[in-house]
Amino acid sequence: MNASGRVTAQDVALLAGVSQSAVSRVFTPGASVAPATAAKVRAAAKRLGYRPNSLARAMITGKSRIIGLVVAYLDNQFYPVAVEKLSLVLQAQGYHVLLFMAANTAGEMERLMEDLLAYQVDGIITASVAISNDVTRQCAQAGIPLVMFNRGQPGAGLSSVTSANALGGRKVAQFLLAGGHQRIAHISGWQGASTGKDRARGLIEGLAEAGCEPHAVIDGMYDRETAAMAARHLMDTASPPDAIFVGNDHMAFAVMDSLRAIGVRVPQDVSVVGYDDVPMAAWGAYDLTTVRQPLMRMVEATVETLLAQINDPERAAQNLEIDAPLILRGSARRPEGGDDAGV
Amino acid sequence: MNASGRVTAQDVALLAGVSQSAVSRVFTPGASVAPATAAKVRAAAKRLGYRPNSLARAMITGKSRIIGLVVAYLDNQFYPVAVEKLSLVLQAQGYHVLLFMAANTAGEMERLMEDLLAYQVDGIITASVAISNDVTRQCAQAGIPLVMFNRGQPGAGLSSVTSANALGGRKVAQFLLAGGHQRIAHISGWQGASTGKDRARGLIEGLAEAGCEPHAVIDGMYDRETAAMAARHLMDTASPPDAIFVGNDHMAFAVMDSLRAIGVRVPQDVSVVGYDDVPMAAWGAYDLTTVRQPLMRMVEATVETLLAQINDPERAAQNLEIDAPLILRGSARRPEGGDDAGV
DNA sequence: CTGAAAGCGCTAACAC
DNA sequence: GTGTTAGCGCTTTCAG
Repeated sequence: MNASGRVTAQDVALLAGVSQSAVSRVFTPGASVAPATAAKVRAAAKRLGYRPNSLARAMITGKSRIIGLVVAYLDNQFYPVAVEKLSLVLQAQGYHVLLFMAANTAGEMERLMEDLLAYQVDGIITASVAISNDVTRQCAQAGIPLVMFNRGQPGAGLSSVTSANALGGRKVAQFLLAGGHQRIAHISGWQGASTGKDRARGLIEGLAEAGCEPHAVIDGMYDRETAAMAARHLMDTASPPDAIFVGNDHMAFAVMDSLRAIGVRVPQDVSVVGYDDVPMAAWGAYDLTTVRQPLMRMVEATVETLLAQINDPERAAQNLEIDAPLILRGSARRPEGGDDAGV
Repeated sequence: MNASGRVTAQDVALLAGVSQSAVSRVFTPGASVAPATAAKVRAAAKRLGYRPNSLARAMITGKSRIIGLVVAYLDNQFYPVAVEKLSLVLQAQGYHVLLFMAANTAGEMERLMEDLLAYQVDGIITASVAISNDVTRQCAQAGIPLVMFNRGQPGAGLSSVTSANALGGRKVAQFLLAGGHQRIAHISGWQGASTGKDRARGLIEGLAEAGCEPHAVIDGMYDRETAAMAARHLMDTASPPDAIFVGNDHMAFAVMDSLRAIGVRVPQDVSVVGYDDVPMAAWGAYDLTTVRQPLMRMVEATVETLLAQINDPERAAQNLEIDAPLILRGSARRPEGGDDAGV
């Protein structure tokens, strides 16, 4: 045992009466050791409380088994749950998660890349974070695979996993139209993000197919306060909307709160539809009709894509879109005689 | 540059025409280098895109600057926000967070300790996780400081940071009594956790001081469904409570949902008080009167305690309790003519 | 102030 | 199978 109280393979080797490499082999999955040797070593290791030093191993192998997970904000419930699932799936695969909280700006991301690279992460997952071209270049140069979760970046040459956002928006359009809504407004997700843009585009295209146009489109910036203000603003006109599609659940809750605060009934006066289907959407207070992002499938696809790229650096980037069903609840009037199940 | 495309200090040294140790010194905060040398080295480093390898540095120094953060579940909003703040504060101090999601069981924690130790973390923060004696022994043996966030463990000899839970419960008792409530029930936090026990004890003691007893106490297990069932159960008797103190906000939301679902009005028929003051408590749909855990102060205290222990291994464990004010909102009837502000 | 040399704890050839 | 040997990329004495 060295000065710091840490037990080394050497200590175990001494006690077990074998070489230090023998000890290493016992703790290296695919190595060949005589059962008897392994037993001796394990016994000695147990007695000493030995544990291989992952950092030392990482230096040699060039694989740290650490994944950098970069997240912007955790107040939208979708992300904590995503972080939880991503961690769990990664842990199950023997990886570990180095967590980075980032402001959603290119400069901040830049700064984080320094640390990410310094810790020799095997791969990076970004959740709802903007990636500058500089960053992608740095990653490519360092040969570190990166997958964007819930954010696309057309033309960046980076892998991404999202739900089928445009299609989701289209489903909402069709559903609201079928429900007899005439004035469908959209408080959109941030138009600087692919998710916000795609959902808005889907809605608009869906309406257009029926010869309609959105009653109004306001950028809610994925921010509660902005969305609430937008809702008040929409209702404060001569012809208020009879339905509002909100760019994500997080904002939809704020919209419902602010509608109720001014005496507007949901869904009798205005139907509200969200996007994400976070757990809270099912709670009694909101009972929100929303487009479900299939979290586990997205998480699994993200991890799969990342690990595939780690194991085969030549692998091309891929952009996956996962189908997102509409979940019918009580916040939006449904088509008469319509199906009760999700679309 | 070695085969893997990684740039080493050696490469920089060559290009700068200095020794490798000179390069090291340039990137080691407290080392003495001639300005001219430093300039040459930095230029070369920049040109090559060099970044010191934290893992190699960690091996030498015995300090990884990694903190293991162990969290149980992220569905109670209190924890994601805590994780966010903890990460931010730790990042600001030059530390990095290795995130572990754990089932809240001793066995699981055991398994995680393996990984924690293997990665040579400098310290550990657990958020609402039960720690077995085995684990504390392992930590002590490995000399790794550990601070429990939002969980106490009397007699474990471990540091912890919590809010003043018992006092919080007492405040609720006094507030509800002052509001004229006669039958005060408690759907408690999990009685296997210090937080749940202390808040319940505080309430009961607070009532006792006024010569009262709780109308009923049911363990809500920090679980939405359990809490909702408890609420329905409480109301389904000849003399239902006129106030319910719920062990945390997460359960309180479920309680309010289930009360409303059976036509019970909050606060006209029953007052509801929570604990935590998660962001959602302020949202219109719940407008929950609750005891605020001062998150930032708890986070800062946690990080401070941990870093103090890292820097001075001899330092004794400390158990901090941070005062938690009662925040008055609309879910509970207030004392007549009472103060509008928090207590 | 700077370079040479000795490792941190481990894995990966390489002989035996 | 197993021990020996050579490093992974870096920090840190130790001379100069």
